[in-house]
Amino acid sequence: MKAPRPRLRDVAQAAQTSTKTASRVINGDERVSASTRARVEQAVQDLGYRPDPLARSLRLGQDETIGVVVDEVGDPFFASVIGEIERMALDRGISVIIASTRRLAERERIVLDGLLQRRVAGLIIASISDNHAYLRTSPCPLVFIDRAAADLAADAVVVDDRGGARMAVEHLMRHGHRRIAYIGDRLDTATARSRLTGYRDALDAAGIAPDDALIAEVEPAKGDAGVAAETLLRLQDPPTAIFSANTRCSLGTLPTVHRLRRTDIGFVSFGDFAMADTITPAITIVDHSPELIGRLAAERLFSRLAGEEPPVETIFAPLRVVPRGSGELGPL
Amino acid sequence: MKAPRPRLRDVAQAAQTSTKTASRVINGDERVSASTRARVEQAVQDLGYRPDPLARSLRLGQDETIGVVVDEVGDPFFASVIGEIERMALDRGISVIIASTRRLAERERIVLDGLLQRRVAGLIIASISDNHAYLRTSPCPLVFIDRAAADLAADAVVVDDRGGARMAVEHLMRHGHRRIAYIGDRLDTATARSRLTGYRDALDAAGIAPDDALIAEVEPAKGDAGVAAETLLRLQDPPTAIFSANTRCSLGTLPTVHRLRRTDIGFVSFGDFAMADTITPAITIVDHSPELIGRLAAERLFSRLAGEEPPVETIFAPLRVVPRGSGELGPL
DNA sequence: CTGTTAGCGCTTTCAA
DNA sequence: TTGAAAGCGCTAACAG
Repeated sequence: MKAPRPRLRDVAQAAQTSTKTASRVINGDERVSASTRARVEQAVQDLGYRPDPLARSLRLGQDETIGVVVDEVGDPFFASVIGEIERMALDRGISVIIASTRRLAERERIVLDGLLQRRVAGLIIASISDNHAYLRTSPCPLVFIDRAAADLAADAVVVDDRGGARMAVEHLMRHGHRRIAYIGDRLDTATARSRLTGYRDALDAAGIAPDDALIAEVEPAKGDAGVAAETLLRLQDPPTAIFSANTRCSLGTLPTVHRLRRTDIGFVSFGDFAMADTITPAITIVDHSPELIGRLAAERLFSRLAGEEPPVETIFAPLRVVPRGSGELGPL
Repeated sequence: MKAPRPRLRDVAQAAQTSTKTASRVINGDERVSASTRARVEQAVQDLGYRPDPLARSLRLGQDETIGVVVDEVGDPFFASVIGEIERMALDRGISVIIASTRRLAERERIVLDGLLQRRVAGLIIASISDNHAYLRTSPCPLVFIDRAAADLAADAVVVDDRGGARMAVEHLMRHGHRRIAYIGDRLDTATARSRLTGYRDALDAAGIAPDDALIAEVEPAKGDAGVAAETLLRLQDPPTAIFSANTRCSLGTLPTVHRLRRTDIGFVSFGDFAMADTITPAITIVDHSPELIGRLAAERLFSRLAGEEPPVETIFAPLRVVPRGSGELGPL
């Protein structure tokens, strides 16, 4: 009793025309007479015809799907980025396949390979790897986010990591801090390296000698950030302020800061997070706007998918310090 | 100069056999002679052949992809659920397409339709709609999460919303509260209704007459929760405690509670969130474990995809109160 | 403006 | 055990 889904052929038959003409109508080809068009449209209605995206993709050699590859879907920053991309994609009837690298270059490779194999129409990538040779001949447009690809001429939407970190640290210095700790990711990404460089820039400019004891490179996924914070705060000559180079580090560090009742310390986070404005003191951040990054990346990708060919570009999303309290505390 | 990707035919040719035999080898069919198999495998190696998933799906009438439909990807609860599902899927070489309903039944319909059209192998759905008639003849297995489908015999992974809400409110009562406010979603989902019912259950059992002035049904996406909290706290006869029926409501309510300096109030949140343990007082929650829900849902779906046919079941993920401070404050 | 034919890359009869 | 041919549903050529 169950009717099989109608095929284009059925529509054509019902409309007394050929499949190709029916196809034309469905794809909005102008060169069809009004009457034929009407008949086909009627048939589509009557039969409840819906084109099969799989067949279409196979024929076209390309899927109406984009891939988004990030560190981890559960990461609040990437969750927001993805949310925005998905929102924009859905409005265009494009599906989004997501995949996480878990910050493993090897896994990134596998995931991208699979996506390419599927012939996704485009890819938005927060790459953890520094070797993109296999993407050089990518059959689809690529937009990198958060981290530009150093070895590939591809669009990217990033922030000025170095400048932002410097802003953060200078903000703390402006409030009297001179002994400022750095907690950030291991230096296996350019992003992490740039932020550390920005930190050093700020110290340099102020004529402060950097102290390696104040620099913690951690694996935030493992909860190392909290441990690092405790170590820092228990130093003989502890910092009066902490600059946390990303959201995950902030999320790891703050529970420790609070547990040790050291909320008197200066604190600036590169990247916002839920409740940052509600905890006491509220956390001063360098605003990162994941939604904006998602939107810029998606716009760029869609414009390429639409056939536009703007020059390859690295777009810098704006960055600003949002003072909320923790960054304005003076030393002692 | 660019070599087109090798097709099955090329492999067959190189192995001096037919496409069908090559196909058999690739799909692990036993009925191939060892020597032929070896030749084919060699050819696959040499050519770097990778089967085209699109063509495969078209032929098989099914895609090695599952769809996950949630309210909003950026919602921390769903972000974690998705993260876990994606993790499990990737281990099996299955892709995950995600889509948000933004809590719009109409949009849910469109999104599911698109996914079905794509012939996804299975679907995990946090449904906002209460009409699933069009899914009754779904060609693929369905697992509902967070909210079971009342009008459909399908697997579901949920929590005991009613019991959990009751637990939360009773926890507050155990600490002396009798005037307890409820802030939750509009009652357009069974989940919201059950949680409100659980709230009423607890009051009933304690012989407390419910006061409608203490019940706020809000649209958390719109920031209504904060407004509702302010209204509640400014009542003539204000509540001494608030039960927030979900994470989004908590995230909306707490900034207001803090802004009004009413952190003396009792507070329990249905659902955990970042920093809940760090703000002062730390927030007592009913733990919800999104990862577990994601895992259970994915396991169930994959077992059906593997051809197992366990009886349709609604699985209840465990729930427990995690006391952290805010729920243990007494009145006044 | 329209239709026929071929074929995307794969798997599946069914016969050898 | 193997292979030829058909076809999943669609669209691009190209002729009419």
